[in-house]
Amino acid sequence: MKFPEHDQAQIIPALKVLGEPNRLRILCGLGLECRPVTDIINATGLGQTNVSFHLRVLRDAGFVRAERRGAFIYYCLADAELLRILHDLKLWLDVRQAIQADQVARPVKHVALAKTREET
Amino acid sequence: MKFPEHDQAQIIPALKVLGEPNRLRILCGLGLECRPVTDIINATGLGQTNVSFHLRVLRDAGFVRAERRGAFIYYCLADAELLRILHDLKLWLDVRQAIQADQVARPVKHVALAKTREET
DNA sequence: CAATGATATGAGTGGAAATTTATATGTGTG
DNA sequence: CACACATATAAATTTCCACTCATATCATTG
Repeated sequence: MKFPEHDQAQIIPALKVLGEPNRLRILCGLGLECRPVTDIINATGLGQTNVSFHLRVLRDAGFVRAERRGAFIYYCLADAELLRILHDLKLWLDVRQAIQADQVARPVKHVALAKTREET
Repeated sequence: MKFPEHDQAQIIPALKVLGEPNRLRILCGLGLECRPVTDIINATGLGQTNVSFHLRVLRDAGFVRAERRGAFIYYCLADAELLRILHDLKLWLDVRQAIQADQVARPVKHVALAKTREET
C-alpha cells in the first residue's frame, strides 16, 4: 500500500487531535447521545476552560458536533465509526505487543543496537 | 462501541508517534523492503541525528524493525497492516470533509457558537 | 590498531501546544 | 433589565517535544 505525502498531510492533524489524553478521554466518554458541557466537566474532572478548549479542537477537527438547547450546549460524537477505527488500531497494537513479547521471550538473534557492555 | 480508559492509554502513545509529520513521512517512505539509514536521510533531507531520533521512537513504538548488516542498519515497516489502518482513517476523513462541506453549502440551522456581531 | 564511515546517544534550546487565569458572550428568570 | 448560570475566548504561563550540536559506539578497511 502506498501513502503519498498529500494523504499524510491530511491525517496528521487528526492524529494530533486524537493523540492528546484528555481530548481522547472527552471524545471516548461521549457517545452518540449528546451531553452538555457541564456533564463532561464533571465526568472528567477537568477545568471548565480546559474542557471548552478541547471541545473546540474536537469540533474544528469534525470529531464532535455541538447543538445548542437553551442555555446549554450539547456535544456528541459526529460519527461513531471513528471509534471503530481507533479500536482497529488497538487490536493491531495488541497483536504487535504479543509478537514483541514473544521475540523478547526467546532470544532470537535480531538487532543488537546500543548494546550495554556486559561481556566483551 | 465502548472505549475504556485502559484502551485509550494504550493507543495514545501510538497516536503521538504517528502524529509527527517527519516521523510519519519516514514511516510511509519505508516499505517492507529494508533500507539503510543513509537512504532515509537522503530521501527526507532531514539531518542524520534527527532521523536517528525518529527511528528510535518508531522502533520503540514497534512500528519499524531494525536489522544490522555489516556497518549498516536496515529499517523497514514492522507490519504493513498499519498503513491500512491509516488509510482507513484517511477514508473516514474524506467522508467527514464532504459532509461538512455540504453542511456549510446549504445553511441549515445547526449551531451558532461564537457569533460575530454583524446584525443585532 | 589507526582511520574512516555509519549510526546512536546525551545535553541544551526554541517553539508549539496544554493548562490556567481572567474576562466576555449568551440565555433563561425574577 | 438585572442577575445567575452555562459556555466561550484571550492572554499568560507552564509543559513538552522536535531539533541541533557535540560526542560516543560499532564495523570495515588499510
